[in-house]
Amino acid sequence: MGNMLLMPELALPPEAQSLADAVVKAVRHGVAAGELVPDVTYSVYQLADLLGISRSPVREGLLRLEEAGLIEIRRNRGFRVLPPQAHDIEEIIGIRLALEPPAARLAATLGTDDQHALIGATLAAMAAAASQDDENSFWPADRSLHDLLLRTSGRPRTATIIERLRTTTALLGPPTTASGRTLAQIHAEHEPIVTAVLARNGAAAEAAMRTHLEATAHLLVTNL
Amino acid sequence: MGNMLLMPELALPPEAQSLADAVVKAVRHGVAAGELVPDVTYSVYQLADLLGISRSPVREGLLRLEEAGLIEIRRNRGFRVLPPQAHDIEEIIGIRLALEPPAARLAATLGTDDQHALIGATLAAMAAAASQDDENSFWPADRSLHDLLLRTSGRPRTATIIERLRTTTALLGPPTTASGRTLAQIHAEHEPIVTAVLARNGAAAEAAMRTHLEATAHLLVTNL
DNA sequence: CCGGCATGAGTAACATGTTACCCATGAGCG
DNA sequence: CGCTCATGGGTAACATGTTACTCATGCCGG
Repeated sequence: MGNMLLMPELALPPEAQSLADAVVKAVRHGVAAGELVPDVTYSVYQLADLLGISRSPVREGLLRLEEAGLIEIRRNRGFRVLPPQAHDIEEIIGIRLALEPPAARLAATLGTDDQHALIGATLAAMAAAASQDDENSFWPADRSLHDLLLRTSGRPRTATIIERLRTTTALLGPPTTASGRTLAQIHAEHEPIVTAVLARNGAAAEAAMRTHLEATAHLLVTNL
Repeated sequence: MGNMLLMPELALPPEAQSLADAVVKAVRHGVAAGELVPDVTYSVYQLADLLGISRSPVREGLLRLEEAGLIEIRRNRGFRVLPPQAHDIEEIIGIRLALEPPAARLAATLGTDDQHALIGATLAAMAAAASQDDENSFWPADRSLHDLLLRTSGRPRTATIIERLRTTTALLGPPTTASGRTLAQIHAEHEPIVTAVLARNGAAAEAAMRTHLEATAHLLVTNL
């Protein structure tokens, strides 16, 4: 039980506002970096020791991760990482295709001018990050843009759902440039969406969002 | 802070398999029964005392409820109940309409015979409960049926999402018979869905599910 | 050689102790 | 009379102690 030989440098991201939050990020990073591998049983004790904090926030973070489907907690045994399967990716894309295009339509028709301005600004931020090939700025902006569109459509719960699903797909390793698109190309896919939204053209916004997601789906599936 | 005058009998449901789980159920029941009201700040200490357990499972349960959007936790202040708004109901129905009909189609086309048999059995359970006007059996069966259809479609994540959303709407008080439909009527709405699924007729299953959800939506909205 | 069973290590779940924080209150000053 | 700010109560968040469970291991009888 619990060989625990490796499991190198797991660090606490200092930007988290609670330790439980930090644990979530640390574990996600650890999985993405291959430091935490599937089929090995870890324990709350180990992780707490490793991170230099107590078991309470570790447990809280793990419970959240379990709900997100990233890990499985086995009573009195420990927890294991459950890597997302190809099948999961397809399901997630399916959900996003069902929810985001209609929301884009609503964002176009019933968003306020202020909200539209914010959406435009976020697209500009994506453009700036893309021009500098700065992934650290680009992906958060991408995420914000989708989130903003969802919230502008008056659907906060949908936004939360999508945000959570995105978290899962992000574990496969960010859909980096290696996936086949440059940052500039991805930015270009978003532009028609935003243009349609700002023009309050609901149908066009919905179609553009669908096109974008389908392109993403194609990449994720082939790139698995 | 925390007048705490009333707040009568909150009991721990014994059928929960962890105390944190029991807390979730107790709070939901308390809200539905009007024992926990919005705009009053409660604390983990109070609730733990009241339930006769320690603060740890209470905290865990509250964190889950916060994630579900039922309560708001204010750091170092306590938590308040956030009752679902009419607007939330509309959003939830919208999500279900986007996700469940396509899933019903898939359940029809690619479910195994075993899965279909289970679905049929669940519908029979609904029928039995309806004939005896037994809400305590009926609603769980209704829930199971929707869940089974989702899982049969090969979409466990979608099933989890819907299950969680249903939990939220259930807080308004179960859509009781008072909502305008008898249990028999609700059962009757499900029958064409199951019939289509068992016949492996995807299009019909999708349409039937859509019809059912639209009827539900109409009731929930007018009955608010 | 094999299958039931005691045993013990390791753990999640729960209980309790501690800390640092937020904010309402009200006294003191302008 | 209004404004600032010290103060203290109450809290979430975190740390640590305790309990009861799960399961692998190995002994023993068949």
